[in-house]
Amino acid sequence: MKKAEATRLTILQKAFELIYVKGYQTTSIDDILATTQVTKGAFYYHFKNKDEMGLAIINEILKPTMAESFIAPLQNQGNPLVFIYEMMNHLLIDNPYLKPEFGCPASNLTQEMTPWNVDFSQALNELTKQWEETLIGALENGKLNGFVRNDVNARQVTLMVMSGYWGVRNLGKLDQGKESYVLYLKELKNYLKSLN
Amino acid sequence: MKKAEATRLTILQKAFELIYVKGYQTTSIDDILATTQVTKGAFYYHFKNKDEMGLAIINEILKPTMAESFIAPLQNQGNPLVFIYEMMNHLLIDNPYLKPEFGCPASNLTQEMTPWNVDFSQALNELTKQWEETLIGALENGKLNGFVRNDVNARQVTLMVMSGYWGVRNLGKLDQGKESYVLYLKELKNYLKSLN
DNA sequence: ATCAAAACATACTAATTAGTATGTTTTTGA
DNA sequence: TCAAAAACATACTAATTAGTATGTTTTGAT
Repeated sequence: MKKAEATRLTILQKAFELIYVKGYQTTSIDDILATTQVTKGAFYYHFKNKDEMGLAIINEILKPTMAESFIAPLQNQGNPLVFIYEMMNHLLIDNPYLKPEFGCPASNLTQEMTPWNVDFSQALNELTKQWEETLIGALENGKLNGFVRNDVNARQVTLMVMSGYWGVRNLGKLDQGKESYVLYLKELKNYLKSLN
Repeated sequence: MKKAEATRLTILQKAFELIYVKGYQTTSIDDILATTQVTKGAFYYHFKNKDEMGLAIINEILKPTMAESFIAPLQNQGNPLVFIYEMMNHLLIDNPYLKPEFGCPASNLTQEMTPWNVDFSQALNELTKQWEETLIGALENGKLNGFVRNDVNARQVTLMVMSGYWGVRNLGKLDQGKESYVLYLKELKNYLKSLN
């Protein structure tokens, strides 16, 4: 990789971590410069302004990461109800990068930036729609293969699952550890069981 | 009411609205002064600093409002599954003060202030615990009265319901209207039906 | 090797922010 | 009524912020 590209990527990655922990508005450019050891001149060479960097984070960091975590596990054949549960369990319990006290990066950004920042709103909307359609597809597939009852509304179930995830990620910020996650997952299992 | 008390209350109410719409950090004290027509001297006579005002908003505006919206409807006897659905329907569809594009005040504040602001975290935790315990109580009552299956775990269901609400309030910020709310409510009804 | 463009570095600016200092006016209790 | 306290008003400060102006250094193609 070219050196300049490496600089740009460092900025995106470190800024993403800072924003995940502190929030977008409260992460200053000086914060980012301090942790990356990049100078202001370099920063503004790579990005027109802070928002352009923020959008690059969504499109070049968040989107691929989510595609890997949320989309890939559902492309397999097999019982989508099982895959959905395992995906959630992995995200909430196993994933070492997502800490309960900091919530979910995409959910945090959505809460902070919508509806005022139109560009962020649109980018985040694409992100969630991508996840939504994948879940719906997996559930429809599950209906065809007999894993899911035929009267189940895939879009409704998807919204229930996604809402539950974002919600428990936010509720979980209030307690010390993963208690809320554990309780949520147990009930998610019951709910998913009721769909076949 | 004393004039001074009225000034204080005006600040709390208008600031609450501004914070709901714009967020806590991005609502400046000058914003609040401009919309309330209160001067800086008056503001700092009533509040030591911005955070003290924020905490007063939680304890004196949010808490009573939530007690009215979330707690009261569940104190009745009768089928808690029905009451929960109607509460959600009322909050998401009927309530004229809560706009999809601005989400849920308590959820927004939780996302923005935790874990860094300890005082806010604690106040918001009390708020949600209050709601949680009320929901659990209503469900346990429903079990005793035969409205809810006995093998249902009230705390788990409560977490599912609360997570779903906060989650869909955040997801809903991304679309124009209440489509997500409608879909969520339909599936919530199915889910609640599976509990009796 | 050279030179132009790319990449980076440093010092500055203008706006915004929470909070303070120091007043004046209004209310209240004896 | 009248003084003291409560309530409010205004001007200021110091820090932080995103962004700019103006450089120097590095890179890569010829």
